[in-house]
Amino acid sequence: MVRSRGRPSLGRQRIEIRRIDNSGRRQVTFSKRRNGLFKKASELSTLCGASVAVVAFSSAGNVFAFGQPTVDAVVRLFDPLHADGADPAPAAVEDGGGGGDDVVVADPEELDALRRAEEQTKAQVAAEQARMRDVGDKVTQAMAGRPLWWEADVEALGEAELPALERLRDSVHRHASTLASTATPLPPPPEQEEVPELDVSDYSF
Amino acid sequence: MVRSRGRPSLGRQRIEIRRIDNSGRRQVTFSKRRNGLFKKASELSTLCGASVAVVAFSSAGNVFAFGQPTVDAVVRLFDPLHADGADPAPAAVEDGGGGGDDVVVADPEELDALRRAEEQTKAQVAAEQARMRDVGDKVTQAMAGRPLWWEADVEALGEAELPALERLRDSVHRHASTLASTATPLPPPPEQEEVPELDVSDYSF
DNA sequence: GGTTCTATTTATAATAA
DNA sequence: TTTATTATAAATAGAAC
Repeated sequence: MVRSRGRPSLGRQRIEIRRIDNSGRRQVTFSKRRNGLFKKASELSTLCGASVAVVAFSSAGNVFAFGQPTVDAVVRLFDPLHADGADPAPAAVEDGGGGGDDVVVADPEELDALRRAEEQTKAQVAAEQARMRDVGDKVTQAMAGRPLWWEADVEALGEAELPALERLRDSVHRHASTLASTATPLPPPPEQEEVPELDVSDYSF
Repeated sequence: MVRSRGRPSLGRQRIEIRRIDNSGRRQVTFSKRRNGLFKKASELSTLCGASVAVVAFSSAGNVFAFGQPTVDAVVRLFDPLHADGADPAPAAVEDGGGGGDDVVVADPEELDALRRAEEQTKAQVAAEQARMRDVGDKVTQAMAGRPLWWEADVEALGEAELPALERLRDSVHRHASTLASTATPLPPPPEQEEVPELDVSDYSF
């Protein structure tokens, strides 16, 4: 009748890295790979103590993002010029080609590699500019905000709090994982439930 | 007398997703996983016709990035408010000036998607800001009736707090580990000289 | 938009250059 | 800091909800 015997699935099949024509399949793939990408970004951040930001627009126009510590923070460090009132000093990068001739590269995989290589180069340049400018100063100003409880100085705590810390750690770990895998499609209009008379005015985000 | 017989390698080993202490290993891992992350981003972009941007700062202060069509274009769509007044062609394919050698050849369909997404994004950004203000409320509620900050109801927090939660998680994890192994005097000073650079993790919302 | 279930394809941890 | 090897741990294409 059905497949009481045969393999329940052919398993993962190899695919070519080129636009998926089938709309449905493309959507499913985007969903799966987007999660995978965010997970990888999160792991890179945790494992190597790196700051990472990822922003992805689906062809349908939805936006998803991941940031450690936040997309904004990383992006501003990457390109402080876009931060308010900075002078727009164009990068003095040399254009390797004749500036107009289209490139006809062989295989797409190589093209991707080129794209990645190029971005890395541009990143280095941006970093250089950022360094030449006093980024540290801007960061200092940017973080002039109020300290939040979760930013507490954990290092200052002692052994007595260890049990609680471990519980919190596990709790946070589980929750963070959940949130991470759930991705962050920019929220549809958040339905604001009324909050008691709590003075939130002290939290300026 | 070496290992003419034994397996030449134990093969990939499973690891915990937490900061890698060994400086050398951490660096190697960063290098490998960064490439993996960019490759994944590139594939997602190609396979699903999505616009993706990834920016990563190593703990050593180096910057790396990948963008399709460019980090700039994606970032601006994500947060148009940071882009100063004018709105140059969203996914401009070329920057003959000193912008660098762009090999990007965006297809019209994608450009169209980007334009459509922009409008949608503008509206979402407003919602996003509102949500950020809401973070303060959530935290306050999560702490309701809790004498100690670390007893806060983590489960009640949402995606907006994810970045901070992850930082806290890592911080707690490291500290808890330290306390747990403080049975012995003091381990020899770790040979890892951290970056004297600015600490991005101190960023606040 | 998401999720679950296999069978495979990939990504990589360890190591050594 | 990037790359090559090798043996495994992970990610994920397909199909069906």
